[in-house]
Parts: sequence; structure tokens; C-alpha cells
Amino acid sequence: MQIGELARTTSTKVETIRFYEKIGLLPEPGRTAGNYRDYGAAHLARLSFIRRARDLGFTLDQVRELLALSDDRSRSCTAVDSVARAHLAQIDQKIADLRALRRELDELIGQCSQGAISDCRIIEALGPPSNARH
Amino acid sequence: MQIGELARTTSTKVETIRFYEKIGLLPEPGRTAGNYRDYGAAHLARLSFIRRARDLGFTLDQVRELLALSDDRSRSCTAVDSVARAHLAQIDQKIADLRALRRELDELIGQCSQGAISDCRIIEALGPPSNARH
DNA sequence: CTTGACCCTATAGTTGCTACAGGCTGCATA
DNA sequence: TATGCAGCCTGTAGCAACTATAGGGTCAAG
Repeated sequence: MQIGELARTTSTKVETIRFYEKIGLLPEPGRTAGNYRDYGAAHLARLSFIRRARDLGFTLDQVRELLALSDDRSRSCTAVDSVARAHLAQIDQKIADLRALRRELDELIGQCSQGAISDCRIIEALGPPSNARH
Repeated sequence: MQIGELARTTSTKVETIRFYEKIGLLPEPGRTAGNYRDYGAAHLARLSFIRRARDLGFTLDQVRELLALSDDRSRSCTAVDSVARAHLAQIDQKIADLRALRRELDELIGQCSQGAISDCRIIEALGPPSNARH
């Protein structure tokens, strides 16, 4: 299987696959006579794993950790669980932050009366705390 | 006012201020005899504006746009409003994405029975679609 | 035998900063 | 006067996680 096919089956860009190889996330495959990368089922499995984890928002470092854990199949699942839980907490934090931000922005927009910039509440709200603006 | 003081009053790092100058977001200030940057009230106002907008999650490009709009005080506020609304839509999208992700991850974690990795539902769920894994 | 799709390497760009390295300036203190 | 130290200067490299480009080689079909 050459890189293009692997890319298509995993919905990954060719460059990204080469990038994963360069940073040591995906093992180097064998090469054909013409120096093309030649992938097998194990590569497909590993890349799928990486993509799913990335889709779930894990960072590359977290993915690396999960891969190491999954390679060591004798260990307890607890470590995997804790990586996932930590990630969940981060997501919750992000959602909370975005919601707060959304509220603020929404309020700002509600004040816009579509007048001239000089009366724009949005611009005004972004201005300096209390100083005189020339 | 020198750069350190401006940094403190706006809760910005010194390097960030120089960075904003380099990318043309903040105008170059005058210099003292010793070649130190010398800032005035206008700089403070502009940097405050930038920081507030950034805190609200606007990208630097959006900030640039808002700054340009606010400089042209005769124009209608409508353009500002639309930048803000576009940003709001982006935030809503992000929140929705994160919520979907949260749900999925939560489900995954719920299945973890703390057994050995070989039985780990998380690792399993991250694996390839349906193929035989060696 | 040429076209075109695919592959190769290596490097630079993206966003929004942050962190050096190596060197001045300016003020206080011994 | 010397010296120390905080603060400033420039320039460059680094972070995540790719993406894009340049400049080439390979392979199958027509």
C-alpha cells in the first residue's frame, strides 16, 4: 500500500503522514525499488488510532502516551483512563471559557445600534478603561 | 512611558508588545536618547484595545480589521457589528464541536472497567474500524 | 516516448506568541 | 569611581500541528 492510498483510507493528508513519521509517531515503513513508502496493515491500524485520538482532541503528546500504553498490553487500563479523564477535564474547561466569552460578546453586539463608528458601543467597549481618548 | 510600564499597565509581556509592533499592529513609538521606546497615551489606548479584543477571542486579523474600522470614525458601525457577529458564530460552532467531543469521550470513559489494557474499551475504540488487529 | 498522476526530500510558512543570546543604558550604592 | 543590577535593545529560534511550496524522480497508459 503506498502513501496515497493510506492517506485516502484514513482521511489524512500525505504530508501529515510523512510528518507523523518524522516526529516518530508512525514507524518508518519499508520502501519499494523506486523508493516509495510501502505500508502494511499494522501501519494502517496505528495511523487510524492516531487519527481517532486526534479527532477526539488529544494532543500529539497524549496520543504518544496512549500509543505507548496500548503497546504494553499487560498493563492496567487505569493509566489510559486517567489520560482520558484529564483530557475530559480540559474540554470542560474550554467549554466553560468559551461560554463566558460568548456571553460577553453577545452583550456587546446587543448594544450595537448600527449608527456611526463614533457612537459604536463595540468599539467603545474595546477602548481603554476610563481614559480620555483624544 | 517605557515598554515595561506599558506592559504592566496592559498585562502584556514586553516581548508581545515588540511583536505587535513588528507585525504592524502597534505603531512604532518615538525613542529616547538611549534608544528606549517611548510610549504615550495613544499607544496605551491602542494596546488596550488590542488586548481586550484578543481576550474576547478575536484573531489578530480580526483585531486588525476592527482597528482599521475604529480609525475611520465616519463609517457605519455595521461593519464592526458583522465582524463581531461572525466571531460569535465561530464561537458557537466551537462550543458545539467541543460538546459533541465531550459526549463521545465521556461515553468511552464510562466503558473503562479498569482491567488490563488488552480489555481496555478506550484503546479498543481508538483502534481501526473493524479489521483484524494481528 | 511522452503525458500525467503519483511519489521523493527539504525547507518555509501558518498563528500568536515566548524564550533565549549577547549586548547596551541608567540609576543606586560602596 | 567602580560596580552591580534592573531594565532595555536586536535578532533569532522555538512551541503545536500541520500545510504548502520547490524541484525533482517513478511508473503505468496511450
